[in-house]
Amino acid sequence: MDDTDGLSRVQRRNRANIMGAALDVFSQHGFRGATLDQIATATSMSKPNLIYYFPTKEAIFVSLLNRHMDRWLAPLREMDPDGEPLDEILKYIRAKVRMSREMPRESRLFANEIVQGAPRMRETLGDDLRQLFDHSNKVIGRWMDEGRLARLDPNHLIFSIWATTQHYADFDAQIQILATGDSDIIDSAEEFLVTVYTKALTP
Amino acid sequence: MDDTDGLSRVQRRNRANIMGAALDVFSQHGFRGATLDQIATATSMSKPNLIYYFPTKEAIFVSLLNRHMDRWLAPLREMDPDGEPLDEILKYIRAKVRMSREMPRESRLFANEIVQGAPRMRETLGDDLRQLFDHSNKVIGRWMDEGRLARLDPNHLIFSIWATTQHYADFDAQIQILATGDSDIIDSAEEFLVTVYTKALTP
DNA sequence: ACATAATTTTACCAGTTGATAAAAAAATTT
DNA sequence: AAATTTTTTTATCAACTGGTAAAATTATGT
Repeated sequence: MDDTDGLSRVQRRNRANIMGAALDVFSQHGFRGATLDQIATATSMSKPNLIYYFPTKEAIFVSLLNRHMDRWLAPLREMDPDGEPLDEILKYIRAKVRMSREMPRESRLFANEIVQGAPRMRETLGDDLRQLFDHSNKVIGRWMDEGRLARLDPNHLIFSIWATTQHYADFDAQIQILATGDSDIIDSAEEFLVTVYTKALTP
Repeated sequence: MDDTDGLSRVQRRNRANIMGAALDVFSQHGFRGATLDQIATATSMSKPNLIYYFPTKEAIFVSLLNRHMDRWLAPLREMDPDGEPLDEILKYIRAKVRMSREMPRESRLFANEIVQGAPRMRETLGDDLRQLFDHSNKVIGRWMDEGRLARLDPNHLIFSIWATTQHYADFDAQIQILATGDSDIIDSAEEFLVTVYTKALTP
């Protein structure tokens, strides 16, 4: 063994390999639709070898969900209560839009799970996310109370930001069919959303 | 036999029964995650009896998708090029928000399919939806050209409306965990979205 | 070099799943 | 009511799937 987790270098490389392939497979087919055989093929490993590194198929899936939850929450965590309100929110929106470009598979993995009722991440949602959501709500509410942002329901504001930004990753199949002309859809989306939310939030 | 489709009354009742149960099952588990046994149990029918009314599991699923596509498109079809632009768009938004309340299972069925790359409805999307989308884009673009709406990218405007309205059905599991206080989340969502889009679109 | 531990492969299994065949039962027609 | 058609059930299957057992292989420490 070698360091931090009590995992050797090989172990960490193999686990990372598996999670990389599993991200591909799970994000494309969902938990039930994905098979260990697909992940095994994608990793050039045998199926039992997968199970040597993760106890079950579900363990791989949950590992991915948990890892993504941290990254997913990061931009909201970085929202500064002492910053300029509109800037902070626009910064958050830009970060989320870029997440759709840079980690679309993770976004779809997450979307797959939530659409089906989040049966494998109820706890995680209830804990980490819930807390940060409540806190962010209060920060935004305060900004509105101070007259530094137009008054809107902070809950729905956050929901709408999630919806509009993740849409470009989660519903990519639809967008690819419809918005054939746009060369960089994510860039124009960012511009669009910044404009809309600036108008909506300027007091 | 009895009428229009060359299907007897019993046939239509049974097919409707199956599709009702299948909507429940497919919207909850996705295509791959759903089983014929679940649908059979839900309909109090035997599995082979299902296959007597639909040739395959996929045929049931595709039937549901196609049926929903019509209902899904209806509100956009009703947008009147000769109406008052902002009213027409707000009317559309209200209709879509209500679809999230009134047919959340259909919305999730659809979401499940698109998130996984829409493998079973590429054609439908490319045909019906594409055409209506292009048309609506032009209508909205014209309104903006005439100075009756603020200038925004019509593509992204439509995407954002889809995203924000369907979010309440598709990500309901998340919303239920987070927005525990709100007694009628759909009502307040409608109010929020009308406010935001009014600000964004008023010239 | 040898012993030990870690990793990988091969062979396999039990449960599930979509679908079929054929017979039984119900409904409809004549 | 007999004949025919439609509907439903029973029995069954082959393919797939997540997971296990145990042997074979490779790496590591001494």
